[in-house]
Amino acid sequence: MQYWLMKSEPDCFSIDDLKACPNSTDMWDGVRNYQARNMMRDEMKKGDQVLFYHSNAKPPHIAGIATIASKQAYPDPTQFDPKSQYFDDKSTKDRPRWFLVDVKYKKKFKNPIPLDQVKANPKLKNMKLVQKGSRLSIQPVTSKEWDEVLAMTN
DNA sequence: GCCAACGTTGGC
DNA sequence: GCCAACGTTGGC
Repeated sequence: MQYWLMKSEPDCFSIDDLKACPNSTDMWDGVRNYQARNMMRDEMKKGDQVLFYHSNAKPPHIAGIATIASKQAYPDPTQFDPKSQYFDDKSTKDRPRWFLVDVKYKKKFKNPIPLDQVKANPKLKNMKLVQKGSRLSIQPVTSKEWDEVLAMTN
């Protein structure tokens, strides 16, 4: 099993929004970055654990935990929808360009971890999240980093 | 709202 | 294949 961090702007889609979805599960649509796509398509497995990160929040923070709920990645339907902001006219159903996974709510931290605290923790200095210029919306997390993050919620 | 850091596009 | 121009992310 692997660990991940996935970013979302809470004004757009928060961990509470995920919880409120049917079966607390939703498609992680709208990813339009190849590195992030590749991780979803090639590496994510059902049951993988996810840190749900709220970007563009005040302050930005790790909000809770979700899990990967689809067996594997599948084509993101929004790329075929001309009305969607995520529409991609270069993508075809035969050769879809963008993939997504289903994500299921697991828990919301009683004490969310602000980005400042992640930065201040020397054990987390190698996390992609705190590295300069790291904008990827999906990032791998090591098991040590995972354990350390969870320890900070106590 | 600013802007640094990246990613993507497209002319050549 | 280079790279300038442009677009996006996301903290501050």
